[in-house]
Amino acid sequence: MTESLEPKRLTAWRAYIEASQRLFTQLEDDLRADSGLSFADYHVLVLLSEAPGQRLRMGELASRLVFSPSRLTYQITTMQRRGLVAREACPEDRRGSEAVLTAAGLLTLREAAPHHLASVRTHLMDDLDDDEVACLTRIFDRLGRRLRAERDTATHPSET
Amino acid sequence: MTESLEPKRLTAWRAYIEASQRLFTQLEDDLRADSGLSFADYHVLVLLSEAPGQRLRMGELASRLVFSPSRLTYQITTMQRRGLVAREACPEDRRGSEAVLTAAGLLTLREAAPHHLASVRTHLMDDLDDDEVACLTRIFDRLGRRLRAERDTATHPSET
DNA sequence: GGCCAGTTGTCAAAATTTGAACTAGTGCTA
DNA sequence: TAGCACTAGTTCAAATTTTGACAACTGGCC
Repeated sequence: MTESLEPKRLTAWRAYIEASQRLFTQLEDDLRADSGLSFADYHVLVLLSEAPGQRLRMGELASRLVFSPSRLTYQITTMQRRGLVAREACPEDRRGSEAVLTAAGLLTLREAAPHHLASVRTHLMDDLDDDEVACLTRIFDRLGRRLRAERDTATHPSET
Repeated sequence: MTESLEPKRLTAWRAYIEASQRLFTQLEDDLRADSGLSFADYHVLVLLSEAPGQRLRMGELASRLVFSPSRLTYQITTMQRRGLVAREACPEDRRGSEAVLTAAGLLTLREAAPHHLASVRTHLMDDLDDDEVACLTRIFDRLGRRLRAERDTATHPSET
């Protein structure tokens, strides 16, 4: 089963995927337990809190989260029901709508973040030395950039 | 929102989580497209193919996949429906059952693996130099080991 | 030899995700 | 400025996935 990936890289791949999967489940469990938020909920709150006017177009959110349109609609609807975000009509384009962070949403994020980040520390970061942190950043920053680019050209196949 | 994670580590964390999430979606899409398998399907096939007798107890599979028991039951049921695995009663413990890899399952894995590994190469590995591969292995091997241990002590809190 | 605490796995119900319409709006072309 | 092709986002029903209560069984312990 090693036909096309040399052994060292296969080992790296397996270690990475297994540990990541464990890490993500662990972090999501922690997040759920002490804030009642899913990973997606949390991510939406972070994106909105950092956006100008604490609001984002649906499409923008969908592409950042890599969610299908209807999945995003559902996601925002549930968050709206819980009072974390509100929907507002978009002024410039009347087809569109925006998700806006509510005061309650911001508060929820402020309460959740320290726990969540502590969880990231204890499960991952505290165990890494500075070189490893640098290496992690280098690898995944580059990877993220490339994957974003690939996805964009897949959507707009022509812009060469 | 940076209270408890120093900036460099926060950056590393964000790069890692975003890129990983994109990578996993991308790989899963590829896998689905050319083999009709989900990540979980593939992982089950790999685990079974490497197990003695190409069979594993449900509980063992569940803990390796970090799946809840009922989630695993569902997973195996769908794979059984597609003929990839079979269920057999466990001889030693009549509560238990085992998942066994079928010939069709093995064949499916043999066909899927090269494509999947190629996908891992193009989306991730080809872009890493040897140092980065080594670093990835070191970080995630250690992390995986630790998370496995944590989970075990969480289940058996007493073995000190 | 019968009881009990702890496991193992299943099943029905709830939550989530998908995908194909559909509504509404935009902005180009003629 | 009417027509038309395209885009934004939602809706709804069906398919998939996950959860949580439950029934079957084990292995000690009286």
